[in-house]
Amino acid sequence: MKPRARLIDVARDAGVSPATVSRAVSQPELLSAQTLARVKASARKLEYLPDGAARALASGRAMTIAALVPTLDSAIFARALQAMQSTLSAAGYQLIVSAHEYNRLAEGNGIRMLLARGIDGLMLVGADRSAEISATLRESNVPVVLTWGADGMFPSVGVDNKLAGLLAVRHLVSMGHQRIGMVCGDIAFNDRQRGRLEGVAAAMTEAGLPFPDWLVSHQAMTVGGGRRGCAALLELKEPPTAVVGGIDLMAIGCIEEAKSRGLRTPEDLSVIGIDGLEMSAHISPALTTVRVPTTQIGEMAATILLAEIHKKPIDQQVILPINLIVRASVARPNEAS
Amino acid sequence: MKPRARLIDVARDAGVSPATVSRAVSQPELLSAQTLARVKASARKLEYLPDGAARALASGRAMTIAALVPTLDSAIFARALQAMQSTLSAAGYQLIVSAHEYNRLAEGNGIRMLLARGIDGLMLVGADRSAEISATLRESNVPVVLTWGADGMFPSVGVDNKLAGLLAVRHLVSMGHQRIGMVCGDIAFNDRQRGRLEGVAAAMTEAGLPFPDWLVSHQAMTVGGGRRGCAALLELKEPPTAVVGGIDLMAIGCIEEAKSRGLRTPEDLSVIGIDGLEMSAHISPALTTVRVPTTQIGEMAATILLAEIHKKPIDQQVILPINLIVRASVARPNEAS
DNA sequence: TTGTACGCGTTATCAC
DNA sequence: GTGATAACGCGTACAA
Repeated sequence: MKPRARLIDVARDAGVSPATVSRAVSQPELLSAQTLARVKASARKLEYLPDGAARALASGRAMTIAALVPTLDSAIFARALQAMQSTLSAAGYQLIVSAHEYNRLAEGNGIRMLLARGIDGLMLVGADRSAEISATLRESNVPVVLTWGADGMFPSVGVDNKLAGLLAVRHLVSMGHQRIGMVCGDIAFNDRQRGRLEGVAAAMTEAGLPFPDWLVSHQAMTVGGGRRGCAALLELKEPPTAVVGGIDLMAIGCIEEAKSRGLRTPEDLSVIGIDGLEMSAHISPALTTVRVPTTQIGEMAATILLAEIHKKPIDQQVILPINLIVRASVARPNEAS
Repeated sequence: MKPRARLIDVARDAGVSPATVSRAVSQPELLSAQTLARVKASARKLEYLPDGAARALASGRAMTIAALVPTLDSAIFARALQAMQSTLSAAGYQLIVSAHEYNRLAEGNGIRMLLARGIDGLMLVGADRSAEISATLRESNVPVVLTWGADGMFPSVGVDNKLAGLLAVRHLVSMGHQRIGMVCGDIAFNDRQRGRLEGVAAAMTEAGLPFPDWLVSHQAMTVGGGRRGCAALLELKEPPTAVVGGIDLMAIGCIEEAKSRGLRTPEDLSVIGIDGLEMSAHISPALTTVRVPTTQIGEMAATILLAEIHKKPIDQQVILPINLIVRASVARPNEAS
């Protein structure tokens, strides 16, 4: 219950001024080895810990960066956040996380809360938000980085989601598929899924193949959602011979659903995902997928934010490469369509 | 670039004192409807946002809670954190996350950093830390909650990990298995895995079955680790007929490894996990597992912390129930052992 | 190299 | 119900 030692207590104990103690913490190189040692000794003796709030108030830097993602309960965001956290931590920054559950309004509120709180940087997912929020963001002068998508305004690091869909379908087409379905997440407030869907549609057009609405099933972005979506597609009069999962998790769900219906993958139904989760390589059949460098996105997001904070030059729009990983879940269709 | 409006600016604009504006934000019920309206109007007009650092300094409350977990890149912790975040957010608190990568020293440093930063509460995983850190924690007077494990000192919410291992093996034994192996995570700084391993050993003893060291393979806590561990066990002269995964992810790896070796699960090798991931129900064969209420742990952790902060009475040691979920990955062994 | 003195934006304690 | 004012603990020009 004894009150924490403050900077001034250390100063008294060491027989120096408060300013000197402050320097010992923030700019030790400015002090003589002697005094530095004396101050450090006192600090240790008194178990001195600088007060974060006071530092933030006096310096204007909270040493805190926030990430506002759709949900933490996702292998993708969790991995990116892990990478961010680790990069930030090395630079002495803390990471505040918040989730909006794919709700646009909740994201807006979250942003306002974080801004009020006082943060030195903000990571957001996608670029799908109102002009009003974007304006608020810009006026706040808080460094921002967009991930997985871009809007041309804020610095960003992501991938070409449309290309991802394109690559997936091109692969299926090259294997001879003509009736291709997609199990996709909700696209209302998710420009990543929207982009991937667009890419799928574009690739179908490119191949001169039809791609009617009913070949797309929108579902929750989980294994369960994938199963339901796949079920819906398989119950069509003319079910697809191949299906694209909007994310690997949904693709895995498709494989499971097919299996539960006595269909083999890839013989009876080819499945391809987009993400490249670790586990996708280990399920059976191993999932063919378009790999998105999730960890790198997280690292880069942190790096960009740090650079913005330090007014260093940065690449405004980083587009990371994605690549098709051919494994075992796609084969030629076994019947003419 | 215009500087943010401060409390005093609003006060001037509304023709009231700073104190009144402060009240309008924190205790609106103390103001007359009139002035409250006037102040709110000015605040909106000037786009006033209270400064978090200043509030924290003046009030002593940072409205921030920290969670220090082994890694964010884990379905388990990610889910618990999501639940925490959501509960805290509803109470107006922000969540800072940090990871120590299963490194005891890193955890100690992390704790110190967070304490210095100024937090109103701290969530930790397990109870496996030095007396020194525990003392620091206690002296700091910051509310703490331990998750997944308990140490009798701090409030905690978790499960009986030993019981989890016990339940898993009892099930295997009841199905007739006698040579049972385990693929387990590193136990050096992980009392959850240690507890589960103990439970497994205890159940074997209870059944009068041998459980030599070489029936346990310690591996990374991933699908890949599960595969490697399973491979090691299967290459034994007398391989087990059933294997327990320290976490579901590793159990899934075991199934995959068996499959890749032409062994069927559960006919040739039974596999059981501990965790109860969503995806475990969807893989094939569906994984029999001991379910741990991850989301509930996160919610409870937040609730307990909030109660501690508000000096409300709490349950010191909450042990959540776990239960065996029988699915398709365990069967009777097909050969006498 | 070190000390002085003020400011950071709010909350909280008294008065009125 | 509202106002004045002293903290809160530290950073940082500026001076020495």
